[in-house]
Amino acid sequence: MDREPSRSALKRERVRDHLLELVESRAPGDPIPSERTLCEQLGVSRPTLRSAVDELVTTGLLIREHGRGMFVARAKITQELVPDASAHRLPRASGNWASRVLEFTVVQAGARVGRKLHISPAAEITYIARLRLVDGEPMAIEYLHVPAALVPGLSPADMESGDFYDVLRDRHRVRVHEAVQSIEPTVTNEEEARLIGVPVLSPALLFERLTRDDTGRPVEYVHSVYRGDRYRIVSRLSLGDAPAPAAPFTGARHHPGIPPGDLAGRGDVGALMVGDVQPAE
Amino acid sequence: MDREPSRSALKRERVRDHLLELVESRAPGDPIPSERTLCEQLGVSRPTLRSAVDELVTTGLLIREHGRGMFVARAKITQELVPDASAHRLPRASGNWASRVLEFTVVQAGARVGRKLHISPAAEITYIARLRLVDGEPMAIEYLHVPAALVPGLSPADMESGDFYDVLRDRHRVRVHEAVQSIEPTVTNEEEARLIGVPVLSPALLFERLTRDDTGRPVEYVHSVYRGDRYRIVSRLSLGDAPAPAAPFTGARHHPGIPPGDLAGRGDVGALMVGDVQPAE
DNA sequence: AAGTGGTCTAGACCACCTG
DNA sequence: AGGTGGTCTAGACCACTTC
Repeated sequence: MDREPSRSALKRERVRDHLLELVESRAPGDPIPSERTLCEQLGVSRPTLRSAVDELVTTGLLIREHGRGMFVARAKITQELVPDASAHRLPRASGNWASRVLEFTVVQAGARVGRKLHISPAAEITYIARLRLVDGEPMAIEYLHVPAALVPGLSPADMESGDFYDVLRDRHRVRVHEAVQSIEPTVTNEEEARLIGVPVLSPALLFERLTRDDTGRPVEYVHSVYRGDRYRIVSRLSLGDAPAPAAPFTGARHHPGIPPGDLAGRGDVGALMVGDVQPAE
Repeated sequence: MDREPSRSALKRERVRDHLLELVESRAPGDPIPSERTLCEQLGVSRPTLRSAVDELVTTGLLIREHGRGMFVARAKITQELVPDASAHRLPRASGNWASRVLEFTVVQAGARVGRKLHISPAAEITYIARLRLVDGEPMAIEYLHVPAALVPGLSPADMESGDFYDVLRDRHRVRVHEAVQSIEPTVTNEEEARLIGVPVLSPALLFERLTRDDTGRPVEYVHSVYRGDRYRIVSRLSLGDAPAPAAPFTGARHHPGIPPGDLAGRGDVGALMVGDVQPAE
């Protein structure tokens, strides 16, 4: 892969390559030498060594534990990919989900959210921040914005048990109908990292979703951050040469922005599924 | 959002917040003071300041230009999200795609790829690395692995023009039928950053795809990295209360790992579309 | 107490860009 | 030439963990 092997003038790269060898020669969970030991062995200062370690921690290959040491990470994410995600195993169970409400307030929508929800910036919305947990472990943070007029009497407890859309339908006579959702890669900031328990600047998925009811009225604007080391999206695409007849957004099928040979946007999507990443061991 | 305002004992956080104010009080493209100036103003050392700047650069809010200075980035990605991705504008054009082949060799499959493609690790595969460009600008790197026996006479030129699946069908009588694709967040490593022209450790999307022909035989294993500052996935979900009848993977509809209230995996996907991110200006 | 990672400093040298 | 970002050093102090 590498060209110009002599290009590694940067000490940081040299140190990183040495660390990679250390990681590969050890089993997951094994400790590696301490920072100061490695500094001496490699003849670099501690900040330089730490900078190289930072990269491997962000990539998910190394784990730091304060006062204990550094260890080879259990799950390799970007490096080896997740093994054996064969089709028949896709719809697998993956733990029990729960929610913990972090914030629950009624505030003015403001410019950005007002525009999203097609309401006045001065209109009141119910703002809810909640932590999503799987088997007690934080998986994501979700920030919901719902026009307050739609959900009178909504309580934090409503957001911790059961399905929010069921609450909308049964208690508030709002029937969700469709949603447009975007997904982008991002990295965690300090707050997100603290809440979902990963290092700062870890890879994560940023979801943004606008949900409408059966009259086309926006009822929910959600913005959520999912940790990247435990979460991924799996989709199955049908590629028959005879194109399936029109479905919503079939225009995407010949989307000019879709590169030839790349399935994204080319085939019809049978299902979009989001689930746990099985550990790589 | 922040609790415990006095918790900011870390100089890095204080500096970052100051930088955020600088960014917000300026227009995209505007310069901000130099590193040394900011050090003096804030009373911190340069490594400390640079560490804070690193975070905003990775987040996509600041841009560094060697020898020139630091500037407010044009597109805010994770911070403000992308405005106005309203439904009717989704299937929009987004430039002309092209490919540049970086590597084209026949090698042994090896353990991992052999397992993916269900062939012997000693079997030969055609390995192709290519850069995908939009309007001449690098957008992604794609690593393809195809059993060499399937594509005799395939040339690099075949991979730079037209649709690979068309080549497979017309020249090699291989008809792709379905694919399973996974998407994960990641960050760029040195090589990826250099090739697609973004800083190291920038957010990116990692695609992995296994494509099968109409006999169920694996014909293509692809692993690609898309830059996160120009690429995102948009999907439209139908949420009718009367569930649509069985589609492939409808099992995902009641996937136990899907959090209540979260659309991911709950609704049926009308289309999965991947396209350019429109600039945020 | 001793070792670990977490943070920060003051200063140095280099490469790049603009006058 | 002078300013900019890019890299690196040697050392310090703190917080945490283990013995």
